Amino acid sequence: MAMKGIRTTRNLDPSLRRTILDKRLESLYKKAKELSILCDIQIGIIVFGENNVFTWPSLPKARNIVRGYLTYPEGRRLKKLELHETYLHLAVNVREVYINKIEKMVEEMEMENLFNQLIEQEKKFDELGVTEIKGLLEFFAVKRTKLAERMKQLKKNVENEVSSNDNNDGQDNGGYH
Amino acid sequence: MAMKGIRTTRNLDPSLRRTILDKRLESLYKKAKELSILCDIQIGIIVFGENNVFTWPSLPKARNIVRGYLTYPEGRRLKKLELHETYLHLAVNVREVYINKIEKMVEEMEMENLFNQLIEQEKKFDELGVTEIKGLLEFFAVKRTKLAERMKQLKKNVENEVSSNDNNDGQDNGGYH
DNA sequence: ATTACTATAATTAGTTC
DNA sequence: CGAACTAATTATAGTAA
Repeated sequence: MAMKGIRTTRNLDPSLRRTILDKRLESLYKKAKELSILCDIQIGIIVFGENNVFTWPSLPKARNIVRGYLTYPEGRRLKKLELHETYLHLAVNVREVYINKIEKMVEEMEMENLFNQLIEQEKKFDELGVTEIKGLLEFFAVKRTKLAERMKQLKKNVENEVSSNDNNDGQDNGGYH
Repeated sequence: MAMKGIRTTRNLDPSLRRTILDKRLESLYKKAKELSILCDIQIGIIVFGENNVFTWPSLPKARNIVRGYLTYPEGRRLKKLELHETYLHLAVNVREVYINKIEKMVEEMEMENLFNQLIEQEKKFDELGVTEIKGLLEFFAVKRTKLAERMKQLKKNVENEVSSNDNNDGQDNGGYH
């Protein structure tokens, strides 16, 4: 294809750039919607721009998409036992940071509520303000670093649980659904 | 506007539908890429179709997008104290579901690792298989229901912490950064 | 700043090879 | 199958109101 007719960034003043962006974005949404109807698929488009645009035209259908995928439980037990053992063998004292964790948890809860609104109540992304968008992005990004702390937290509790029932290793229970 | 020339689902056999989808999707990606260069923005496109396509052409730049937003720490403390108090006043016994929580946590950890790869190592979404895509979608969706449980979990620990220092309510410490 | 128009350019469904 | 072609449709930058 080789992008023959692409008009790269020229002498675009912000006003003209904004005009072009609006017109082309409208066309892009139109094409996406058209294609989603024609081929019976779901298409979402996200735009991060100078004005913090964040658009997902087909979001109202996102709930159904996600829930549809949730009906397929396959392929989620790859490294379960391995990680399980790693978890149980950790021995790090994290008691002194409980309060700090709660502070962060509460922050996260705000974004969780927002995400919940988006999924459950079909709130439009277009209705979100810049602050909410930033928070939501962080909500997703911060997941990368939070789980390790939480596993340390849970680990200590499990060790207590195990020590009070030390004839039970607590690993091969059938409680997994 | 009114979608004048839209070609809605006609007598499309799956083969033709697939052909049309490929051609149009290629055009859609091309337009999105062109526009992202022209207007200096980031555009992501997600397609959920019969073959579980999941494409985000501009993902390699997603890392920079997310991190850029993370430099703006404003507007994340809206309901903090309110939720904090709610948290501290919960009194639910969740000791008996620790092991079950760990099972779920480990599952989540797999998706966390995958998400980590995507963000940190710029793994292409195009390289993901269907199983990984499903898992990743669940990873996002499942956040809606997991935090409540975790807060109960943490709450109990905090209560222990507070009861050992009952002249300190543990709420207005300055440990928040 | 938006709207309408338009000449030019790009997309695309159908078709052929 | 896929790849090249093409007539008809659609997108779009510029322009003007």
